[in-house]
Amino acid sequence: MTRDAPPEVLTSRLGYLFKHAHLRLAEESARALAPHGIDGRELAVLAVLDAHDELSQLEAAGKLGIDRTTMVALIDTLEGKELVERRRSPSDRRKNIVQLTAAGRERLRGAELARQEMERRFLAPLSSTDATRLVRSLQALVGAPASTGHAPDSV
Amino acid sequence: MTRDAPPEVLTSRLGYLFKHAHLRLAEESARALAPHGIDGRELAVLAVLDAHDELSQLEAAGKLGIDRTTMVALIDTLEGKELVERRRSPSDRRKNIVQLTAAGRERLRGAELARQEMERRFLAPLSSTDATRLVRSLQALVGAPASTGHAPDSV
DNA sequence: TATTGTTATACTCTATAACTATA
DNA sequence: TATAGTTATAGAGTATAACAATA
Repeated sequence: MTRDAPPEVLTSRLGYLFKHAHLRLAEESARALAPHGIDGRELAVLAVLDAHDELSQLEAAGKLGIDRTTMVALIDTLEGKELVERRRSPSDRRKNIVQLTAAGRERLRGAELARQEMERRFLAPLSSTDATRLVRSLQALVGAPASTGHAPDSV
Repeated sequence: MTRDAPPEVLTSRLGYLFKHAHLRLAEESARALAPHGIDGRELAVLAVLDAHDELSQLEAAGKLGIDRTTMVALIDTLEGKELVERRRSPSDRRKNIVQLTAAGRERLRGAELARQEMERRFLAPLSSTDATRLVRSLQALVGAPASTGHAPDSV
């Protein structure tokens, strides 16, 4: 795909800017996480599982905003890498409680450092105050909970 | 897909923020453009064709950053709506020059107003200075040409 | 009867390869 | 031999439907 410099008629559009910011970050993210053997979505799953104990597949999917059918394949992959374990909930045997293994916690730690370093590099073209303002503005636009408060999890 | 409030471990991630900002904007964009009978990408094509005269399909695709095979279907759709016309270039009969019809120019005008109004509403949670800073920061991150200058088109 | 996990299927979007006509 | 347009095909990603086990 031969790509010109984008014309101003595109770079003034919010849709173009969000899409390409996301694309560029996805590239950097893939590069940064490749040595750790996971992708960005798998890292998000590990982070959510680490932050909340005793989550079932469905509860974790709810927090991540992904479908339960998608979650099955994701957990299959992570279990294959021995980063998470499924076990039946004793109180409700329909549920699979998903937990990090020791290796999963260690992998999470290393990959999180790589992600933070990648984001720092990605935002390097901005002053640190502009970078902070960007993140705050994005959080306001996607309706994220206020960063000073605690996340109002509904589980 | 049952969606919880996103946990803080996600809303602090740049990847999550870009993706969901894009998703939310895409929803609003679809809603705003539906009455005009085109989607956001079709609008972008019309805008590029309007801004540059005598573009071939491949040249337009280059400016939009999309594949020439994707461009074929896009132009098919727009031609079916009688918003653009293909005509053979006299100087190189391999090329299709794509041009807006009178109806295409009119549709573009109305849809552009709808898009601008939609973006204004989308950014309403931010102060106007924060909104301006957000756009400037995104342009800096995406490597857009400086907004004060002219677009360095390579065609 | 409803819910959780699972599998199979369909659908969208995009990328790749190959064909044609022109150069 | 290379390029522009086109078509067909294949792949990733996601959504939908249906099924088994459990509540």
